[in-house]
Amino acid sequence: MAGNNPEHAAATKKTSRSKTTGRARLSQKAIVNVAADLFARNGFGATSLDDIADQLGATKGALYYHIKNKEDILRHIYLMVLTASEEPLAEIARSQAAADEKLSRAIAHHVSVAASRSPAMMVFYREHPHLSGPFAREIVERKKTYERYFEQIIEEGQVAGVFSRAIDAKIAAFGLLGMCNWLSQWYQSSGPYTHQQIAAMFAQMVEGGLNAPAGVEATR
Amino acid sequence: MAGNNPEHAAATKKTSRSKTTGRARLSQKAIVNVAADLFARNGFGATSLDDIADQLGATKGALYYHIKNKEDILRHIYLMVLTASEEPLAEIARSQAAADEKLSRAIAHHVSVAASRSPAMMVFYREHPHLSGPFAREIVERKKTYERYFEQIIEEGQVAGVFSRAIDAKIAAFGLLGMCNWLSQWYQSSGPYTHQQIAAMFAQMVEGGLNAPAGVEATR
DNA sequence: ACACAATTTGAACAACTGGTAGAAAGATAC
DNA sequence: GTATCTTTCTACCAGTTGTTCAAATTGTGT
Repeated sequence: MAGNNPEHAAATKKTSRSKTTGRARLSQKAIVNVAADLFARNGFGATSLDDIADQLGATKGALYYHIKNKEDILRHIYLMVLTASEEPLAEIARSQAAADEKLSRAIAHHVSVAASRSPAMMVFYREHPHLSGPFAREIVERKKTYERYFEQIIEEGQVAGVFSRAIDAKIAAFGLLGMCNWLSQWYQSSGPYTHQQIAAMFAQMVEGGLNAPAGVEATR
Repeated sequence: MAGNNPEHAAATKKTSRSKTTGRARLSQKAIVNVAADLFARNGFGATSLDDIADQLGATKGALYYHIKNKEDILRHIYLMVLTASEEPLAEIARSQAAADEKLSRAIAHHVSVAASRSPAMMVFYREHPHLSGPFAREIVERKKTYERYFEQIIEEGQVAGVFSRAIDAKIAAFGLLGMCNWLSQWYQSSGPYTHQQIAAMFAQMVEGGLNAPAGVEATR
């Protein structure tokens, strides 16, 4: 950022190197984790390599021994999210459980990833325009595949008569995914509910709905 | 961005001024709209004033006749979203309808804003770290107030016995809002459903749930 | 002690950033 | 045509950006 603006405060920058002692202990993983945090907080474009290096108590130049360039860091964040997400969901989809059971498990899985990898998740759904080349296309494809699993589980339930046909499966899947992905905007592990509890509520909400069971009246 | 990177392509920059003829016809509104688009696509930090000016077929200097500075543009985007959102929702909450009816209407309203102001909406939920000073705090407060309306409608329904008490109202509200806000990530007005239809599906999904009505079996 | 590889530094770089000043152009009314 | 006001352009500033690289430092095995 720049110029001679007196009230710059804005994006929490310039926190002065906080790592306490001596030399930095750099590693690709450490860089990617710190970067995910900063990218989530300030955005990819507004985060400089100096910011990342500072946060690690190192210098900009040192980063280049571990990573190819800035975009390379982003790529690693995307891979991190995908490797944590893909296989478990594929296995749930492959399993023999009933559709509603599958959906509950898929929600629990997705919520758990969103909760535990919250900054990386935020970056994942935000910064794809900063990926280029074939990798960008690959990510789009894998994301679509991932989302299609949810759609398929719902369709499966509709065919089996477990789920109503009144709602388009694709729209339902997008709605559900939005519900879960939004977690990274507000979830804090210090909050009143664990991510398992939240997942259970989401599942109940999407499957059973908010409406009170028929025939039951208010108690006052 | 910078250096001497041969494969820069990334974030769709450098589109060379596209506006065809003669002088630009600038206005605050035009600037804000174009900026919302670019901020949504590439992020606030990665969008330069030159980018905005180019897209308008004007030069950076001209922008400063209409706006105070870059952050000022962001502020206008936030105000745009809030003025379109707040009052209609407040009126729905104030109305005498039953809670489930209120909720449906609130969803329809929110979805409609998310669909029609999609880029601004994306910016709204993404770039708050780039707001500074008292305005930043004001926005946080107004956003919270807005979200609390949803929570209150759900609580109201729980008290009236229309909604089940099994799900925490705050979690339900966050889930619902995530569902709607996520629209800006995938909705295209050219798609198979209007935003009204999507809102109706979302309402049915959240209130009635996906589960098929009891006693009804699959038709095959 | 020595050699050799793995890391980190710190400076240099060219391009780009947000922001400013003043000249120039366009429009409008007389 | 002149005078006035609005709008846009050009040129520039000082600071920041991502990236490279030779030199210095550290770590490890012998």
